[in-house]
Amino acid sequence: MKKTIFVFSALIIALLVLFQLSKYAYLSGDISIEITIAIIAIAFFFIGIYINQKALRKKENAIPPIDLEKIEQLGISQREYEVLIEISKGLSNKEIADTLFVSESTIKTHVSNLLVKLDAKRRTQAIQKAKDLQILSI
Amino acid sequence: MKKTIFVFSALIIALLVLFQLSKYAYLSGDISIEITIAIIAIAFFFIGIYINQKALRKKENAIPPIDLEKIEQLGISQREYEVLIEISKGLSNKEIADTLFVSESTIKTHVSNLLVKLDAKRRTQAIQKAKDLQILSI
DNA sequence: TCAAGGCTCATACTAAAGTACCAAAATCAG
DNA sequence: CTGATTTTGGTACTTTAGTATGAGCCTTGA
Repeated sequence: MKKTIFVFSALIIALLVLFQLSKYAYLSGDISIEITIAIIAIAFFFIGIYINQKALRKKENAIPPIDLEKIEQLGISQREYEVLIEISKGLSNKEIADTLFVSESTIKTHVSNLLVKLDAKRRTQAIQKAKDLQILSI
Repeated sequence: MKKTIFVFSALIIALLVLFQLSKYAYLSGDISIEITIAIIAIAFFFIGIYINQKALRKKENAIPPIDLEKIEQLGISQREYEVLIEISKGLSNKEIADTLFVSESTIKTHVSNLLVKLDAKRRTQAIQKAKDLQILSI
């Protein structure tokens, strides 16, 4: 919101400056009014593009909105979520156990709980559901 | 490319129209030059935003570029690719067999071949690799 | 302090997944 | 037509995955 105010202030100032410049240029007879107007038009055309570009860039950066609330709603714990991430990377239970420094039994327990909470029959289905629920970055 | 030419033609015409209008308005003394310039500036500001908006909309629509060439390069056959898609949906071999109307043995063969071609040890890893290779819509 | 939930681990199974090898149709390009 | 793939399917095994159950340890809120 602050930036919006700033941008509009800058625009107004630019406009005022242009007024003075154009008036001076026109009155002094250096350039014709057509050229003055053309320059202003082109300038503001590109200013519009620039502003829009910046605004859209923010939206694009907001691509991965992981739904933390949904994770809570499903009752998925911190550790279970870590396991879920490793599953989505394509790791086996043994490999996950090694990366998280626990036994394979532990991972099996977590996976089993995850499948119940995500209402999935297999880990592949869990991946799909998790992505649909936006608790995994696509 | 055609649209680009059209858009620029329209812009030039708009500019010319504005010239005449502004000249007339100014010379007839109806409105001051400041207001004329301000209107032009604002108009072109929004034109810039509009043009940019349209250009970016096209890019966004180009999100899912499945790399058909890569599928060929990897030697993945039509049927194998169908199986890959079903795998990514989270289906079991038996379920895939049912949806494709073949036996589970056939699916196992396809999966085994896929794992070799995708250089994966598990189906979950195959999903990941396939998405990285852009042969599956994220 | 005490119950509750989360994390850990184990055992014992059952069920899928995956490998290896083989082989018969079907399809397709030369 | 013929050789090369592709698709299909089977058998026999090994390896992961997943379930069920029980239990000890830790942290935390009431």
